[in-house]
Amino acid sequence: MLQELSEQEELRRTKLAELKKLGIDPYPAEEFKVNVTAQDIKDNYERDKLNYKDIRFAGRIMGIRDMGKAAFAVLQDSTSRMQIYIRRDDICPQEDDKTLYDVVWKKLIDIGDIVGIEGYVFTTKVGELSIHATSFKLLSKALKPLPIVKTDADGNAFDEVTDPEFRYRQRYVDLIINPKVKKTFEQRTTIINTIRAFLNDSGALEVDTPVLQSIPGGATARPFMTHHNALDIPLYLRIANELYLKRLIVGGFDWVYEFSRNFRNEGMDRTHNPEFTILEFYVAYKDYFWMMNTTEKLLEKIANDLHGTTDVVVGENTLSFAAPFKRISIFDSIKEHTGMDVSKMEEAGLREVCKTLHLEIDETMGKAKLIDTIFGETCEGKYIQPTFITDYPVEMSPLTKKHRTEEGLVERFELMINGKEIANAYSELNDPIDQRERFEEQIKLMERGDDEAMFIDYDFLRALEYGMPPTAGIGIGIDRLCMLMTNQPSIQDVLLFPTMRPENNTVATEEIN
RNA sequence: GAUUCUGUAGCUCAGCUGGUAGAGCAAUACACUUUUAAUGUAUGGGCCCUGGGUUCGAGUCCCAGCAGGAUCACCA
Repeated sequence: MLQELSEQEELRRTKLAELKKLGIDPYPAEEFKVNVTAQDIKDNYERDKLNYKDIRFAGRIMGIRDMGKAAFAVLQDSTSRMQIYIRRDDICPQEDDKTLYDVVWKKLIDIGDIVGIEGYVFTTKVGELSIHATSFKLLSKALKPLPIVKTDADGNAFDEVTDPEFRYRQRYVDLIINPKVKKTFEQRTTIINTIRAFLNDSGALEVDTPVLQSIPGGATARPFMTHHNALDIPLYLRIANELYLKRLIVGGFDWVYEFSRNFRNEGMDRTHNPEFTILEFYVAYKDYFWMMNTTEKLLEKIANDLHGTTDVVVGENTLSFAAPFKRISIFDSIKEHTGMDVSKMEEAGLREVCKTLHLEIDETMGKAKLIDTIFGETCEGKYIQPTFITDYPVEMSPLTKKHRTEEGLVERFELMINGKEIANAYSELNDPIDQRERFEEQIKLMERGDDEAMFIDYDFLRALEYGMPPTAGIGIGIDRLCMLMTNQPSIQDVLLFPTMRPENNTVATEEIN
């Protein structure tokens, strides 16, 4: 990567050389023992001042206010920011040599550098909690200038870096300069930890299943394809892990779960990234009613653990995650929003309805897809508060058990929140003969031109033939859940490194040649 | 994939109906030993995304490309 250096970058390299000339290692190897964090000081100093008389603190310099023979600087560690006060006569007690302050601190240290200090905590005249530094040590020299975002007393940010390309490509900088971004990702981890604790406390077993699959099953999507050289076979990155988790239920685990990184070779937008995370869990001897109850409890707990309340503000709306959530069947929902009862209709009737509603349809669409289109266009966006949509037509759910009383339906629900699908769950189909027929239906759909139909996994059928207990299963979109819980409008803001087209100047063509 | 908007200093942005670049922050120099968007004075810093075209002359107009955003389509 060959690139012209800017004026400021040239200058910092010069400073680096001068530091070395003074015998200062700009990248020292030895441990710098830290005994306090910024947040610790803020939380506990007033209560227990004696503990902050002899502290060692390290962080990145985010700002310097030079006052001549003394200076204030703002240091940022992993927890927060803390002002430090540094005086020439403390740093350089001997009368004849003020190099360390006048040259090293004032000339050779920049915003963005990482330093460690020793000192004591005090409060300034104007009341700001600070560390009075008695010594400092350079721990890492920054060669690129950091874009500085200044914030006033009211929290207004000035010159905030908002360019999405800059923020996503150089997330490390985004995290340094935008504290809110860091908070979002801490919240994401809190959400995942809450889910994991909830499941583990319930006796669930976390498992790992293959990411590389020879049959990309369990969902309908275009997979990423790769090739295994030693076996000389094509392999696919998984689009779902459902069929593997069900094999484990056959194997005798009663409750398994996995945070599954899935890969789908499809479009990207505000709610889609080529790789994304779905939590799936499967529980033996349960049905989809039990799963609705459990899902409500889980989401209520996530909101509470994260915000201390079940009310979560998302954009213009305040969502209530207090259980129970509203439940309505897909046919009742369509009736409610269009006034039409499509529950008894055949394909021709559904096509008429679509025409009346001015919905775009084509010849390859079967009964299920038509119903899905009607629901998607007229109902889905209306469900702002968490709502379970239940009892889907059998044709659009090839892995779901037939409804216990309703002909032509399956025991399935989707959880809609803020107009988007967040979770999808079934009473799992465990009848191996029925499952085989459903797969064969999918083949027919494929032949009709539906490029989204499922592949058949014969080993999965074999597993079912050994007997799978009645099971309830669910998939919850973790990225979308995080978007809701952290009030982020784009999936890229809840993924640390969202997929992007590579920058051409960072591709190592020199190495390839 | 389609439509549309954006791309100017390290960062945030100005730049009119075409006349060879501006501000704030950051940087450099000097002053200042409790400041806080520190302050004051001075200074430096630009393949104006890339390549074509129109024109005496293009940051500005036209075409193509690259990158990103938004909307739509597909999908979770």
